[in-house]
Amino acid sequence: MRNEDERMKKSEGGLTELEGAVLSEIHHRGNSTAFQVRKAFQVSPSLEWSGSAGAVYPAIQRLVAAGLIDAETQTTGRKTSTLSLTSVGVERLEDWICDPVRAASVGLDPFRLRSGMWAHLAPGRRMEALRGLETHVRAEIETLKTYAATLDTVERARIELSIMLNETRLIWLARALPKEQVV
Amino acid sequence: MRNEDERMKKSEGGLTELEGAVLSEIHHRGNSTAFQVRKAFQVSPSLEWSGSAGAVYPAIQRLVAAGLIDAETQTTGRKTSTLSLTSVGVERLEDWICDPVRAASVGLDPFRLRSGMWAHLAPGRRMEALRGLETHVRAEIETLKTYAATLDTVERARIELSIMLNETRLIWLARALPKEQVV
DNA sequence: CCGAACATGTAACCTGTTACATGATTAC
DNA sequence: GTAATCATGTAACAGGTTACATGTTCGG
Repeated sequence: MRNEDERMKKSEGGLTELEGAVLSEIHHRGNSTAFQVRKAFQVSPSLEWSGSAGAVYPAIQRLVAAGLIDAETQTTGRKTSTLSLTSVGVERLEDWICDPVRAASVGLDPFRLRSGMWAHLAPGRRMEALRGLETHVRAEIETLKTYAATLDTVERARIELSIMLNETRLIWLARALPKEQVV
Repeated sequence: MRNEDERMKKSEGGLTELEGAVLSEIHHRGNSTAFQVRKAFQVSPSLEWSGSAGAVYPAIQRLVAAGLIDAETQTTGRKTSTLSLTSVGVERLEDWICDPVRAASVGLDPFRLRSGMWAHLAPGRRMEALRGLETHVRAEIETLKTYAATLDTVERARIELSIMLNETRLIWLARALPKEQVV
């Protein structure tokens, strides 16, 4: 019974977050080479991966080996492979996208992790920290807004949610800051 | 020059998110043994780590070796070490807490990552997915609210922000769902 | 021709997860 | 006495980061 469960899990071949993101970059955003996928990760302020070669290339190799990506090696010009999803790849991507348990989980948020700790700082340092945060969060929102201007829908949705997250943080900070602070 | 930078970075000894969380569990939440710290991670719905032994014990060993944690081995009864932060440990923890760049970064959010992808699904599946998400997010909010009742301030702040995050998600979902959906 | 950007990949390292191993204590 | 919980730890594995290695193409 237990073995069966584990085999199920294995054969299910659950995609990692990075693998799902890679498939989406190829399928939804028209990044048809490994290099382009990598650049997309490096450029995006809302994706959390650095787009390291040591992560992206092996991930694509895994997905090709699993039959989710079709790599057509270019014979003319630069040595590149044009990537596209196989039908199985599209299925797996959609399953990954639609998994509500994964999608609705809270994720990893450095702000949230620290949120309860600021109260334990000495008043002076706490003020300093919260003010610095407010500045940073506001700056982040501005950066995201200017960046959002010329984007496709996939990345725009992410930026939009990043902005909303930061606005939520501002609301929380406004509550955390005592009245004197609000000049 | 380059070497100097790297030495600086090394000697600075930047804490990982897990290490910072471990220090906080000991210093702010009174978890004085490795086992208690581990349990705290396992129980919390807002901390993203599983509290695996293979992560927590080595992390504590590293922090002891770095002189940030003082481990006093119990001689009577069970073989446990009572953990506490050294003065250096407190300093490092506070530096980690107050780093605005780290604290204000967006983090890793499975919902945000997928947000732009749902629009690429066939209408039927999209509806299904968004409705499923709404259900899951609402359920998550309820779970968090009941959990929040009897907690110390550190964990309560995190739960509060988790709830706010999920409410933001609901607002985003309401926008994404077409009118017909809103019965 | 030379530097920047294109393009791919590997090796060493770090850290988290899973699964296992070990043993003490407590409640029934 | 035996099952559950307390309590600590390690080994194998997986996946991401950094740094390095290699070669191409294009603009000035």
